[in-house]
Amino acid sequence: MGRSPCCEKAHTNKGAWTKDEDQRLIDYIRLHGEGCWRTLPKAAGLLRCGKSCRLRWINYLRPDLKRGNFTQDEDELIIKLHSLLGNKWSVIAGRLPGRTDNEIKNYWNTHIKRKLISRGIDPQTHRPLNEPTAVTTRLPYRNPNNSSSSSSSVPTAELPIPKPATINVQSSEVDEEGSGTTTEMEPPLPTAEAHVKTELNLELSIGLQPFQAEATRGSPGSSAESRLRDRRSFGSVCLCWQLGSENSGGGGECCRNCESSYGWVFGIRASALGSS
DNA sequence: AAAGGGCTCAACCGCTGTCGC
DNA sequence: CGCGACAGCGGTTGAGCCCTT
Repeated sequence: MGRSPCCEKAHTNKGAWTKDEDQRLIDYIRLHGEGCWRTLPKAAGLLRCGKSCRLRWINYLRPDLKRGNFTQDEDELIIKLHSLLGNKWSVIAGRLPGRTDNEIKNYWNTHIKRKLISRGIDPQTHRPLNEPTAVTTRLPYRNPNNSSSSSSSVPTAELPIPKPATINVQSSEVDEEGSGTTTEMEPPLPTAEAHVKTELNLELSIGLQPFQAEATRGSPGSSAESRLRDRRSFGSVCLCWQLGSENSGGGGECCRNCESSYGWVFGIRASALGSS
């Protein structure tokens, strides 16, 4: 099953990288930039598969990597993000500058899992270990275009309703990355730099909703990176965050995805717990 | 000092989604 | 529309390090 190997295995090195290989890769990327990983090994004079080069660069050689021990803040942030996103290591890594998905994944498996278990928390569900297994419940579908949810013809998802996750975010500071073209779609997840100011009760309301699957496809000038961003934000799952105070009924705005009419998205509602 | 068991983390593997032809 | 190429993701593996006996 699966795809054929991405490169000629017989003529590629495997295992640990040598200093010489590292230097060749660094030199090449400094000169030509990232991308085109398939042809890179040959062009850089490396007997490695492109995937291996990409991984080595992303996880180890990139100049902006932080490395070193995780701080207590990073620990807590990873736990919170995992409770919201699950094993979406690349998304979690995107919120921790200088950390890679692989690093976070390893750290989760070796440290945080144990830490949570010692606290009596199930690392997968983020619920108390002695709590009975999650009950499967039908979630109501909230159609923004149709206030009568019961009359919706859209099927509801059968998903376990997670206990509302509590997350600390700084409401006044927005992630710099969110200022680009994806501002509207990127959920305002907390960053490592964000200071704790507001305790939010994230009420996850997950419902199947339509979305425009072809929204960004083939848009002129879309780079591979922007396509990836598009995929994350416009893809099969839309994390539509509605942040507001409990007093105001958490009445935020729906994102464009939730208002469009093809495909399915998930919406996440969040309300503040009366910050002071 | 040596053995061996546990732990860590870099690297690999299999798979998916998207794009271009 | 189908297919192959490609980038990227998450799960798994295993070499090497560390700690305990």
